Amino acid sequence: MNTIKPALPRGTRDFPPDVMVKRNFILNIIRAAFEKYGFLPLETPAMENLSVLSGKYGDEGDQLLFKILNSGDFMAKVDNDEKTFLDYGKLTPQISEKGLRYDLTVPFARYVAMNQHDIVFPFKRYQIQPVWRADRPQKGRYREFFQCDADVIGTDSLLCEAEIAILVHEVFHNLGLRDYVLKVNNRKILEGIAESAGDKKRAGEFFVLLDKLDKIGLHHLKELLEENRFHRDFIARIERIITLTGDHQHKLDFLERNMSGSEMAREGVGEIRKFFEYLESLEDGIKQTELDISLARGLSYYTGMILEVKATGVRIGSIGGGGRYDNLAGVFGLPGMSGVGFSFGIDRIFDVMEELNLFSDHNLPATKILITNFDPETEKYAFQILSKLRRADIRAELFPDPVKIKKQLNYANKREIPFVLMIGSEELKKGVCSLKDMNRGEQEELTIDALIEKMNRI
RNA sequence: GUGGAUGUAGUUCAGUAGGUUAGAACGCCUGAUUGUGGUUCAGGAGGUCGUCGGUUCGAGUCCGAUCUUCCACCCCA
Repeated sequence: MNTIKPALPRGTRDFPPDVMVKRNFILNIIRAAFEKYGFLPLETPAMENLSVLSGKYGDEGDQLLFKILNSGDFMAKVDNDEKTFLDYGKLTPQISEKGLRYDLTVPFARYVAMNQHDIVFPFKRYQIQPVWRADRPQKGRYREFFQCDADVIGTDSLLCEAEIAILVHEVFHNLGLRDYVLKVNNRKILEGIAESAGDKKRAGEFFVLLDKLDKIGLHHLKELLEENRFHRDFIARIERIITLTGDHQHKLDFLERNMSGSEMAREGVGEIRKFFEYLESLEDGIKQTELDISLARGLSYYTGMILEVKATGVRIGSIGGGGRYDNLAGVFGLPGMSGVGFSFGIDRIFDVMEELNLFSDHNLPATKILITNFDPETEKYAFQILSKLRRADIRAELFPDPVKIKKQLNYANKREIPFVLMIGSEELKKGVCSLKDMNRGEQEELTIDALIEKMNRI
């Protein structure tokens, strides 16, 4: 038989024990925060019908969907004509009807639409599951990664946005990750700007370009806008707005004075005002939260407030983001259901924390005591002691094979097990056990009860 | 999807202008120590040089394709 070279599909990873300990640390903090804020757990299948996924993420998104080949004789029903075989677009729907989920929000919308009569609204759910994108991997960019989503659907109250902002701060505080900024903006302002410039239809295109400001700088952004045939007046207007400095009050005042012509923009300004009012009503509420009028976010379904967390001082994309979408479940036959949500990117949070060395003391779950295995005669006695230790809630294990003691002690060393219990024929005869302290190198003879008492004391 | 870089023992890396049996460190295994580890000493195992093909008397080294990882673009968590 040929051996197969073990390998992973591109962009996917194993998570070894030491990594899992750290990932679980992050996950537990996020999950605890979600539950504290009243979100309920939900899971959906890894795969969805392509009809659910397609067309929700733009043309780019459709390309990045992993499609699942129909099972069985997938060629049986394919049109028997050459055009079908040569055209990817024609062939694909005939051989694939399912795909791996691309995010958690669309499956959530599907779930809400399907179960609308049983759900109590407003519905707050959290969901922590992997998603898949057929992207080209880089650092901080994987083809399989986890999203940790929390969404509220069935209310348009800005309290939800404010709560999300507070939740975000709580999570990063608990993680010990301080170098970040929560940027917020409102799509209505951006649309108002586009509208007032007479380019309302091109708003989406404008968002995508504007989102690059961070990366390419103002100068290149202006060039790009020009190349894309946006009016010179429009560009000048944009420049004035996105180069505004000062706090959110200052920026909002400016917008209000200059955007009064646009009902849309005024609404957006009002929403941001209210959002900040909520935060300001709390002590320390607006720390690390800033209004960034150039924040656009790519996803096409956002309609109101948008939020994004950027790690500062580490070269990596955003580590979380979200926003309000007015009509997400509409395509599934449930119109007028407004929702707002946020997603933590745990894989990137992990990378950032690793890079900033914030995982100093996260040890593997440690066994406290290892019982050596001398020979088949003492094995049963050892097995009974093992059971007693565990009944006393002491983390213990018995070495499964009667190999050399040197080897067993070595195992304890490598696993960083602090105590080893020697149980050989002498101990068996006396009905005791010898406890070795691996750090001090000392050894003492104890009764089982004395051992349990000692272990519980340590 | 487009362009660029990369790939040698388990790991990190050497490998000189194509030229015998591809090296080091760490790790691993065995022994010194047949019921006592972490140190030390002695010995040992482990490589189809990412994969496939080509040039050559001869390829780890040159060429092509392909895959992985990384970087830029696109997009995004």
